[in-house]
Amino acid sequence: MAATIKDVAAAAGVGIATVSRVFSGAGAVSAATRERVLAAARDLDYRPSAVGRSLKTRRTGGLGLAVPDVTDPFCAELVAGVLDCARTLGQHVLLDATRGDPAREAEIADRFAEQRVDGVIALPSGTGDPWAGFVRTGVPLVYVGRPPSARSGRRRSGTGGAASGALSGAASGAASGAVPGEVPAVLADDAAGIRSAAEYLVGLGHRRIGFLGAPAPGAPPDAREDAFRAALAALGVPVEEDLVARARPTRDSAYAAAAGLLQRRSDLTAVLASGNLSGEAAVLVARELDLRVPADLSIAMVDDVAWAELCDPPLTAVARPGRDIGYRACELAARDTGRRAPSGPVLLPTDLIVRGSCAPIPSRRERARH
Amino acid sequence: MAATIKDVAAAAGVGIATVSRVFSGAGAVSAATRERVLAAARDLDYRPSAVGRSLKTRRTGGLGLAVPDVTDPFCAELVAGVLDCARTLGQHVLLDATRGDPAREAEIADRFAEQRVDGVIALPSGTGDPWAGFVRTGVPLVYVGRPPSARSGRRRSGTGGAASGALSGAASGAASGAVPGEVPAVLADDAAGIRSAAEYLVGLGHRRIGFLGAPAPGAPPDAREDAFRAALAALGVPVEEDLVARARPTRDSAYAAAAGLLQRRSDLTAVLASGNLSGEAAVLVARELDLRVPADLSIAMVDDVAWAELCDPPLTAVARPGRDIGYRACELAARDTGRRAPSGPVLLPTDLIVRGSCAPIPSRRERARH
DNA sequence: GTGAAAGCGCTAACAT
DNA sequence: ATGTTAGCGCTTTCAC
Repeated sequence: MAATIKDVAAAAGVGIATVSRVFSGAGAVSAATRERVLAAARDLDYRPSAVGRSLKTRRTGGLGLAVPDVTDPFCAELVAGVLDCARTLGQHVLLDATRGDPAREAEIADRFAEQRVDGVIALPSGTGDPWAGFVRTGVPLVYVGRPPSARSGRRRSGTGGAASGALSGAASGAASGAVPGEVPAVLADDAAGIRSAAEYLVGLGHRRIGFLGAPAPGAPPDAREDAFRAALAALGVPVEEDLVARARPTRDSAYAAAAGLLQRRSDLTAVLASGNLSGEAAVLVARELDLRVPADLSIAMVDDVAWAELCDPPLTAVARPGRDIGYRACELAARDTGRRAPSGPVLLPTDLIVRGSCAPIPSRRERARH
Repeated sequence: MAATIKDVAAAAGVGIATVSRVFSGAGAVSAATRERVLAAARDLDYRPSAVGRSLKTRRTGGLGLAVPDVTDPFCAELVAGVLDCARTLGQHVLLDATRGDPAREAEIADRFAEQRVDGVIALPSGTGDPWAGFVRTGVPLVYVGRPPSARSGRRRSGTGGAASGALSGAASGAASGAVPGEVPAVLADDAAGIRSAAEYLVGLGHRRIGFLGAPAPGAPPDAREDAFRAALAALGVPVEEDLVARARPTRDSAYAAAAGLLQRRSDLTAVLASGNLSGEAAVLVARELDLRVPADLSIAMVDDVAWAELCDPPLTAVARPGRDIGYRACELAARDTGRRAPSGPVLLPTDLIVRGSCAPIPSRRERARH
């Protein structure tokens, strides 16, 4: 259907090599011939086929990008950042959503591998590491958003599986798990972000501060939770165990966790939500419980999403530079295969945006609950 | 670097065709050989190259998706829908952001064409139509989110341009602009959505209702604005010209438009925002102007984003099924090249979500403005 | 400056 | 059931 280089060559009365030269810019072509080729191409509506070229050059010009959920504001910003950068680099991007599901993550990784993307950017779900395979292949891999989980589950998925997908996790026997340290990562400095929020809250006089976390219940406490405990400890504020609530990354789960926390600890004077879903939940639950913000309860959250400012009162939030993270990660993922990546993870600063949702420790008068 | 089909064939002591059969599922292979092949493949960490296969089969398994801004909640939902569907279809998706810029749109279309995507889904910016080229090529094209603009700008971009990009808009001379009607589209029934909101507002007694539109100032009124006028007219409510404000799709522009409208028409009792950016602006400006919602001003908006519920009061909104739109569009874009698409655009229903931001027409007592 | 030819990794006849 | 062969559209020596 579509015209090929041969058609153009024939139409222009030249060899295919000449047509190639005209379009790839390489080599020298006389102005006259170039014009004839261009004209012929125009007539035929010719566009060089990337797949033909890729086969020869071994570069597809594509970058693989996998995030848990494109609908999440942080992820969306990140994607936008990658897109921005990719554009300047002349790369395109294959996007997919992992939903935080390791199985899906593995499928996506496989797909990216098959498609021979030039680089991969992944926001890993934290269980196992379907992405590590790329470092063996020499495909630049960059983690974003969160550090590659230190304690990777190292599950071998169905060694005796069916024909399709039989290769997932293949060859992971001997040369398995690449040293985590050698995979570059671009992250927000979450610990610092959490710390700034904690310090702010403690500075307002709060002592009983709840934490709404994101990882699956039962999972090892994630980095944010650790950071929260560390920050409070450093400030001399004891962290009681039931002050932290964990939820899966869904609205329902976040709501349940928030409701649970706020009800079992009615003495809380503040909560720190570790993500926008938790933040939403906190606001909603507080409203449901007739807690006035910030008079009865101060709320701060990680992720400065658009609605933070629209809330009443506007929500104090820790802004993570999602766009920058995506942009920087893309630069690394698109780097020449030879070049070495930065040794440690790139930590981008967060920013505490103080709005109206936190107040000095409240008088404990009437806290109507239910 | 990566193992090829030949390596595997050699390692397994079989012909390359056999390896191909094992991996493509086609043809019959004895269990014994299959195992040997699989084992060899595993050892070599072999993954069939999509680029080799695509060259032969003339299908890349990729779909092109272009939206103005992945960061916009509606677009994000749409993207998520496409991703969902593509996954079930075994396709991957190339995503890019147009920013509503026709030039960028054209570049993206070119890229998709070069990459030989199997189908294209585009949320067109409305000026010109860089996408029409695909119908000539026989690549399934589907518009989403808004109807392809009837009055296409038909600009020919730099006919005598440099070598690179010289073919943008090429061959558009004779067989140009495909009949718009033959390009399938999946859209929200915006007109009905606007109408439902307008009827709701009028039903509450409102007569002076402002409209916050999205298209560039000076551009022909877009479908939503038309729908707004039509809806009010049908209800016997006159639409004064300066009741509608137009803005570019940016926060600043939306804010300026909202501020302008609310200030010049302090007699407004309600506003209908045509998108989430306008809605944000309306809320912010109302707050700035010390207008109580809904006592002094009722607000309704198109797009039921997450924050609508978090607002105080929660915002009444017209929900558009972004996810479904994406899903349906993907089905159409991935259809076999032969099959005919639906004749008319697919119109998906909207849903008026009544919350607390609209009230019966207010007493006109004290409306403190600046 | 330009053309001929070899091959990139794969699939699909066609043989066997 | 399996191997051989001919391309798919392109880039790239290597001649001329």
